[in-house]
Amino acid sequence: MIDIKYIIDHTEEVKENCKYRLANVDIDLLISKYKDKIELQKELESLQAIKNQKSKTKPTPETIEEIKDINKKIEEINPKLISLEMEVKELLFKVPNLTHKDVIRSMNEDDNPVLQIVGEPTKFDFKPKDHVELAEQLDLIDLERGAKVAGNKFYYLKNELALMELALMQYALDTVVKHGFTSFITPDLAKKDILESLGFNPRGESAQIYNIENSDLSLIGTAEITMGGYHANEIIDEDKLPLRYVAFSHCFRTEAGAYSKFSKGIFRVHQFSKVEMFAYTVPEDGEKMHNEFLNIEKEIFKGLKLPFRVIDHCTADLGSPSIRTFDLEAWMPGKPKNETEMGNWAEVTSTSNCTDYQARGLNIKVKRNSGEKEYLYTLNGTAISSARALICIMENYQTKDGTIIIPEVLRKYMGDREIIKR
RNA sequence: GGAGAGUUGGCAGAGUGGUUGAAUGCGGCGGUCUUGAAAACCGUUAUACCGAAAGGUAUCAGGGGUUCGAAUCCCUUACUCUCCGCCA
Repeated sequence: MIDIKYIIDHTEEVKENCKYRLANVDIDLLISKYKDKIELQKELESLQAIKNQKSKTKPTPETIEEIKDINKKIEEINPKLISLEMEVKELLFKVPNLTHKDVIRSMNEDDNPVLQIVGEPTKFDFKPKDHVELAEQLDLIDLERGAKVAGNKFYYLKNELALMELALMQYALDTVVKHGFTSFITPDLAKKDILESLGFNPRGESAQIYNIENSDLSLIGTAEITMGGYHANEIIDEDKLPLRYVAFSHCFRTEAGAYSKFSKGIFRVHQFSKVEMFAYTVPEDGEKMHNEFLNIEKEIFKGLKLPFRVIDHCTADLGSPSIRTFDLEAWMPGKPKNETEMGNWAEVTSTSNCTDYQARGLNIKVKRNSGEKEYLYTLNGTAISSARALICIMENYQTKDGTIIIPEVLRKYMGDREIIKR
């Protein structure tokens, strides 16, 4: 969340920002509710002050009656205050983070600028297949039985593809750890209030999150949740920052909606594996870390020798906690570009600078060497995400005779296999 | 899953109904002493919110209750520990 005081002092700026980020929040209502809350709180506190004063020592029967009267008033005010607090919190959670100055202000999600293209779309001297067809011929994915056992959009990986998923995870983990990150395997579930503090709304209308019945737990959609929650309610010495973490987890997303030809096979699924980078920094180092994340993501995809481009989310396409988000979009020869043409760029990684938005919710501060405390910055970025990376490899590395070459960097994790064939 | 014990300030650890936001020790910070350091001694040392300030309110794991008054009594949830059971 952002600072309510900032909203009060910069109301117009915040409203403008909400508009470009397509966030539908009534800022005026938020401010007036907040002011009501403060007034009520003052009223309550002054009653409590009187009460505390009167009951400091053994009271006379008359004072006991007076205190009982005060208690009645307190009991009238209290529920009102609680409901106001909840309304304020609810509205505040809806206010997106501010926006980085270099981000394109646009209300159209398709206005994401392309910053860089690395490599070029793979060319074939035959008609390339999509990953669904390749998987079928090579017996690598079982979608039907995934659906039978767990439902639509679940899948079994088989044979070399099962090995390749783990190889990708290890490759990404190894690469990131070389940059001095601490490695983690995190819980795949997290408590509701952790999700909320990070800007995810587990029970909201557009929630992409599985909730566990009869508990306050949800399946995580990303290890960003567990790594952000890791230091919740902590104060971290300035000297210990930045903290660079890299975490393996499974990710679960409800992904409501039907398949289309644009999201075939395992492109959009309910469960996948991911290696995620997460950092805590002092505010002045946030942007530097964001670039570091982006560079590592590029390094990983360059290592896999996959063509990709870098895009910069415009305001309309920015997630609520982020001030700026870069995506890597890799080339997928089997992904339709439009009704007739094949081959398209598709999102494979995403890295965001969330400034103090998540830290405020999670109550994580940095203690400066001067003794001052302030909210620190959090950043996250995908190192590798299983399903999409697998699609990319299958489709880009396919050969004329229907086999798939295994990327060199993965071979050592796959028993030195070089090719997938039947 | 069963039985029991616990959760207090940065840490350790007192405190079982009334100036206790909380003794004491350690640690931290400032000072005295010293050429410097150590030791010793003196002082200081939680957080959030409201307020211009004085000050006020809340917080002794979370929530609820009893009471004029709760760190202290009751209920409940979470977590930790011990023993038993089960298990990869």
